[in-house]
Amino acid sequence: MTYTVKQIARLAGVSARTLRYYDEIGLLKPASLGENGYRYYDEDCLLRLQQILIFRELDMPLEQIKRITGRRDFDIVIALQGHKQELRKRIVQMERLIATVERTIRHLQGEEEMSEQEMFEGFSEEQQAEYEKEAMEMYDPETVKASNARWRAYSAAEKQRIFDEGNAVYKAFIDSMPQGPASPQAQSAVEGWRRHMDYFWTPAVEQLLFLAQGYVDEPRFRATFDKMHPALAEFIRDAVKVYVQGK
Amino acid sequence: MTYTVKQIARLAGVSARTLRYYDEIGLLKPASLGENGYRYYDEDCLLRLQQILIFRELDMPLEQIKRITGRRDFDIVIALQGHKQELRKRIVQMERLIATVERTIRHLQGEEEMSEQEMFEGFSEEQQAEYEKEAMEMYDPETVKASNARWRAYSAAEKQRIFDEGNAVYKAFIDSMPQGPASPQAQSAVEGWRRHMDYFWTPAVEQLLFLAQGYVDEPRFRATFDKMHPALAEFIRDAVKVYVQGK
DNA sequence: TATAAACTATGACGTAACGTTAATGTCAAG
DNA sequence: CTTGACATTAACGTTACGTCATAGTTTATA
Repeated sequence: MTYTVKQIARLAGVSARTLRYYDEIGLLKPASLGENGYRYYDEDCLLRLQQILIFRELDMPLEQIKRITGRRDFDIVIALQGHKQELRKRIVQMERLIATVERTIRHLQGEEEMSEQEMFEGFSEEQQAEYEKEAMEMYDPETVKASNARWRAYSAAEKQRIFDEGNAVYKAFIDSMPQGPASPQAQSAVEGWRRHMDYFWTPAVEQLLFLAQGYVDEPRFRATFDKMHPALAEFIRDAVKVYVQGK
Repeated sequence: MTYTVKQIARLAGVSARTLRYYDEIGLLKPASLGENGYRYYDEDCLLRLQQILIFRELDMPLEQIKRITGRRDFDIVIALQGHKQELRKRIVQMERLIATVERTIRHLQGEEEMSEQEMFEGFSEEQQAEYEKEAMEMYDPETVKASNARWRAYSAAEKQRIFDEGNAVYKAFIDSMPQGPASPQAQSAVEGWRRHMDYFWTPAVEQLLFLAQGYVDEPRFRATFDKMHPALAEFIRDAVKVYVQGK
C-alpha cells in the first residue's frame, strides 16, 4: 500500500511540512516519486517514521537520528529494545521530578526542610553533567569550547547513558577498593574512567593525574565522591597515579 | 542569601545565557541589580525558576509560562499540584509508547499483527487533535488558519487537557442518552460540547448543526464515535438539533 | 600592590526544526 | 468543464537559546 503525504501525516500525527522537511534533509525519503512530482510512501516508510518519532520523543537531534538509522548495521529490533530502556529511564526521571514537586509542596506548607540543591532534583542529569564539565575547565580552559560542542551534540538519551556510565565507572572503583589501587581491578576501573572522559575531553596521560588530584582537593568534587564512599576520591587519585606511572 | 548568575545556573542546571535571556524577556528578573551591573538572585528567584523549569519540562512556551506565573492570582502550591497531574499524564503517555514499542517488536518478530494506526499509538494525543481539526476544515476552510494558530499556541499540557475534556464531553452525551436528546442533561452536554469547540473555533449557532451532521455522515468521525457508543453520533446530532432550534 | 584568572555585562550573529504564506501544477468528483 | 482538495517548491518567520567578541569587575595569590 502507498500513502500520499497527507495520508501518512494523518496516520503519524505529524504535519506535511515535517514530512517535506524530512525528505529534504534525507531523513525520510519517500518510497517513490510520481510523474506528477508527488511523494509516495510505503509500509517501510511507516516503520521508519515510527523510529524517527520515537527518537524525536527522546530528544535526539534529527541529524543524529539520520546517522543512526541510516547505518548499514542499524537493527530495528535492537533499536526498539533501546527505545524501551530509554523511555523507562525517562519515566524514572519524571518520577523523581514528581517527588521534587511533592517535596516542594510540603516545604511551602512548612512541613519539611528543603535545600537549594534538592529544589532541582529530577533535573540532576544536567546538573551532574555540569560538574563533569567543570572538572575539565579546571585543567584546560581551551577544552571548554570543545567539550561544550561535544556535550551539545549528545542527545538527552545519550547524556543519560553517559551519566549512568559515569556512575558505573565510580562503582567499579568502589568495588576494587579491597584489592588496592594497584590491583588489576582498580587499573581496569581507571581504563574505564579514562574512556568515560572521552565524552567530554580526550586527556593526555599527563593530565589524568591532575584531574584525579582535583577530585581530592576540590571541595565540591570531594563532596560528590564522599557521598559515594568516604575514601573514594583518594582511591581514584592513587589508582590513577599507578596507572600514569605505568605509561 | 543571594546568588550570582553562575551560582544559580549551576544549582538549576541551566546556562547563564538562559538566565540572561529569561531576564531579557521578563520571565525571571533578578532580585536586584548591583552597582556593577551584575544580576543578583535570591531564594524567591530559586523557587520561581523551579516553576519555570517544570513548565518548560511540560513543553509550555516561555511566553505562556510568563503569563501564567506572572498573574496576581498565581498560587504556587496549586500550580505544583497541577504539575504533578501533568507529569503523571506524561508517564501514562510514555507507558503507552512503551506498549507500542513492545508491540512493534512482537510484530517484527512475526508474533502479532499490527495495524498502521496502532504503529503510532502513544502519539495519539496529536492524532486525535488532527481529527478534531479536520472537523473544522470540513465546514469552514477559513477557520483552518485560525485554528492552526490557536492550536499551536496551546502547550502540550493544555492539549492533553483539551483532549481529556473532549472525552468528558462525549461521555456526558452518552450518560444523557437514556433521558433523550431534548433532556436538560443532553442540552447541558451540548453546551459543554460547544464550549469545547472554542479551543479550535468559535462556531456560530448555525454551524453547529452542520458539524453535528458531519459526525453522522463522515465515515471517519462516525467510526470514532461508534467506538464510544453505537448510537452516539446520531444522538449528538439530535441533541444539537434541539439546541439550535431553541436559539 | 600588581597580576591573572574567573566572573560579569551587552551586542550580535547563528542554529534546529519546523510553521506559514505565496504561487502554481495535479487529482477527483459533480 | 469547474471546483475544491491535494500536491509541489520557494522563502520568510519563529522560539529558545548557543556562541563569540569586547570590555568592565571581582577574587585570590604572589
